[in-house]
Amino acid sequence: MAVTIKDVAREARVSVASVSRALNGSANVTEITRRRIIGVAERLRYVPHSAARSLITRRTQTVGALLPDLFGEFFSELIRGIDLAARARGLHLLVSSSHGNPSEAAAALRAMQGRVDGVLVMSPHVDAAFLSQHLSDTLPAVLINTPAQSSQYITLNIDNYGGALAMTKHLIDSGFRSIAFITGPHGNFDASERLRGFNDAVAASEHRIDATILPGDFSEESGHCIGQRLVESTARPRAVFAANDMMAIGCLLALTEGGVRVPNDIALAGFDDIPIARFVNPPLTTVRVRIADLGRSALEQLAQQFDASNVPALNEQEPSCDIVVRASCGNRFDSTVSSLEASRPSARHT
Amino acid sequence: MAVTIKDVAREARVSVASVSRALNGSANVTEITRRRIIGVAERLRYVPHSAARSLITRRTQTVGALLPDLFGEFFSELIRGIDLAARARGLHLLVSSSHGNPSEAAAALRAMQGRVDGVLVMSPHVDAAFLSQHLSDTLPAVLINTPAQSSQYITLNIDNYGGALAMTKHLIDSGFRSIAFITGPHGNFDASERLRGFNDAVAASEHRIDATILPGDFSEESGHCIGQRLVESTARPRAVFAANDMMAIGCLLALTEGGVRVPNDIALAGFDDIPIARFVNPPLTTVRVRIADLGRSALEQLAQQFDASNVPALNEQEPSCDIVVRASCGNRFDSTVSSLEASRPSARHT
DNA sequence: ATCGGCTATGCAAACGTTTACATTCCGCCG
DNA sequence: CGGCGGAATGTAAACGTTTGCATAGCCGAT
Repeated sequence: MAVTIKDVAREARVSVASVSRALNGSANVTEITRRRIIGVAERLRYVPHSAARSLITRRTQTVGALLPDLFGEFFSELIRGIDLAARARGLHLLVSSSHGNPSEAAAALRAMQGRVDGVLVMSPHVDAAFLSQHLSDTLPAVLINTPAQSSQYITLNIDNYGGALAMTKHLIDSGFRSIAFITGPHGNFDASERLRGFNDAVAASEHRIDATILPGDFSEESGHCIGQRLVESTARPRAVFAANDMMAIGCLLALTEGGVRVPNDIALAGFDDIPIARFVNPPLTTVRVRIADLGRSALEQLAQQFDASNVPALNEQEPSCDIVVRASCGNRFDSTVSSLEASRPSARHT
Repeated sequence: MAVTIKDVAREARVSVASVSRALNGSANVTEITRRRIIGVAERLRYVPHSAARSLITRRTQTVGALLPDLFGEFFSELIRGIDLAARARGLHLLVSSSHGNPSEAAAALRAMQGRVDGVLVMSPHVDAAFLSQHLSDTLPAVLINTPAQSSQYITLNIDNYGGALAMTKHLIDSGFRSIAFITGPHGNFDASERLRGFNDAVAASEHRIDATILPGDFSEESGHCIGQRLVESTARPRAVFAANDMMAIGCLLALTEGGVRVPNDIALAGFDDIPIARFVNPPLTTVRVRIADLGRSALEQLAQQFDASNVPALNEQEPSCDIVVRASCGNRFDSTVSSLEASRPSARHT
C-alpha cells in the first residue's frame, strides 16, 4: 500500500510526471523509458491510489445502483446484467439495496453522491419530486421501472402494459372466457400497468369476457390465499392471470392442495418468468422479462451519458416482454408465442 | 458538486478546519458555531468529497465483495445479508461477480485494491497461492466457502460436512437402507465436503447401507439426467440425496415425468434450501444454509478487523446448517429436525 | 491586577495523483 | 555554425479534505 508514484519515479530515475504519462499510455514518452517505468511499476506492485486520482480527475470509474428490497431472483439477475456491462467498460459497481422506507433510500442516494459517476435507480415508488430533491442534477442517472416521468433522466421501463395485454389476449384466444386477474400492491407502478394491460385486452376483445379483479400484493402468500378462496368458490373462473409469478405459484399450490387441477380445471399464468416458474408442477405460463438485459441496457445508457456528456435524444425506452407458454395453461410444450419488437420508444399513449 | 468545504467556511465566516471539526462531530467547537456551520452546510447542500477525504484518512468506508458467477438465489441472499450489515455500519458495498476464469477474478481483485478497506472473497476454487499473489497482505479479508486454509485471513465456511452428515443420518434413521448420493462438480470445495459427510455417515451407521455415488455437477440438467437413469433402472435406491437443491429438483422432475413417485417410490433430499425448494411438488427436504446470515456475519468479521486492526483470535468459523424435512422424503409437514450450534470453531478433525 | 491554563479557532502541511507549463536536449535547416 | 523547433522530460500547482500545531481569547485563582 505504501508504494506510491514517487517510489516508482525514484526507482526508475524519472519524474513522477513521466511515470503518470507512461502508465496512462499518454503521449510523449519514449518507448524505452516507458518500458523501464512499467517494469519498475510491476516489480514494485504499484497500484495507483484511486482516491488521489479521482480527486483530480473528478471521475470515480464507479456507478451506483440503488435498489429496493426486492424479490431475490429478479434482483440477482438484474445485478448480474449490470455487473457484466460494467466490467466490460471497466467500471466498478456500488450497490445499495433493501431500503424499507423512502428516507432510507434518500440517505443511500445522498451517500452515493460523489462516490459515483452516475447512478442507476430502481424503485417502483420513486417519483419525480423525490428525485429532484435527493439527486444532484449534475449526476447522470438512469431510472429503471419507475413511475417518475422525468424529462431530465433516461427512464427504462419494461413493457408491463404490453406484456399483460399480450398474455390476456393469448388467454382469450385460447378460448377462456372467464378470467380472473390477481393484482399487485396498490400504488406500485409495475402492478398498475399490468392491470391496465389486462383491462384493455378484455375491453378490446370481440368476445364477451367475464373478468374478475382479485387484489393481491405480489407476495406468494397473497396468491396462496386467493387460491384457497378459488378452491371453495362455486363459480370459478376458467383462467387466472396473476400480476407476478410468485402469486401465481402461491395460487397454484393452493389449487393443487385443494384438488383443483391446473390446467384442466383452471388455467394459470404469471408475469416475470423467474427461474422458479419452469420448475413448478405444472410449469408456469408467464410473461418473460429479460432482466439481465434490462440491467445491461440500463448501465450502457448511463455509461454513454458520461462518456460523451451528451443529453440523450431518446429518454424513455421500453424493453419488450415475451409470452412463454408452458403447461399451466394447457399447452403441452414450452414455446414462445409472441415476441414484440426488441426495444422501441413508448408510443402507446398517442 | 462545486460546493466545497471552503464555500461553507466562507459562508459561515470560519476556517475550513472548524467546518471539518463541526461536521465530523469532533471536539472543541462551540455549540453555537457548530450549529451555524451545520446550517450553512445544509443550506448549501454540501457533501464532502469522499475521494479527498479518503486520500488523507486512508479509509474508503467501502468493502468489496468478490463473487463467482453463481446460482441466482444464493447470490442474492448473500448480497442482501452483506448489504444489510454494511449499511448498519455505514459502509458502502462494491460488488464484482461473474468471473469465469481465475485471471478475471485476479484482475477484479487487483482493481479493487485501494478502493476498499477490506474485501470479502467467495470462491470455491480459490486457493492460498492465488490469494497471496493477488491480495495485498495489508488488506483485511474474509474468505467465504473457500478451500484455502490460510492462517492469515479469517475464513467462514458453512458446515457442509456437518449438514450432509446430519441429513444422511436422518435418511438412515427414517429407515432407508439403499441411498444414492449425487455429487457436485469435481474439485469444488463445497461439493467434496458434502460427499465426505455422506460417506462418513454411511460408514458410521450401525446398519448395513447400500450406498451409491452418482456424479453430478450442481446443475439442474445433471440432476435431470440422473433422474432419467433412475427411472429406467431396475435396482433403484430407496432414497436419493443430491449435493445441492438444483440437482435434486432436476432429478425430481425426471422422476415425476417417468412416473416414479416421490416420496413413495424414492425419497429425495437436497442441500441449500433455496427458495424454490419449498415450491416444488412435493416440497423438498433439504439442508438449510442461512445464506443471508453468512453474508452478514462475514461482513461483521471484516468490519471488526479494521475497526480495531486486531488480528482475530479465531480465524476459522463454520456457521451451522439445519435439516428441513418436507414432503419429498416422506414426512407430511415441514419441520426442523436438527439444529447444530449456532457458530463454533471447527473441531471435527480432532 | 496579573498570570496560568484551558478552550475555541485559525494556519498550513500533507495525502497521491494529473497536467499545464517550463525546461532541456537533440537534430536539422538556414 | 548558430539558432530554432519539436519531442522528451521535469517542476509545481491543484484537487478537497483532515489534523498537528500555533495562537488568541477567556476565566479563575493567587
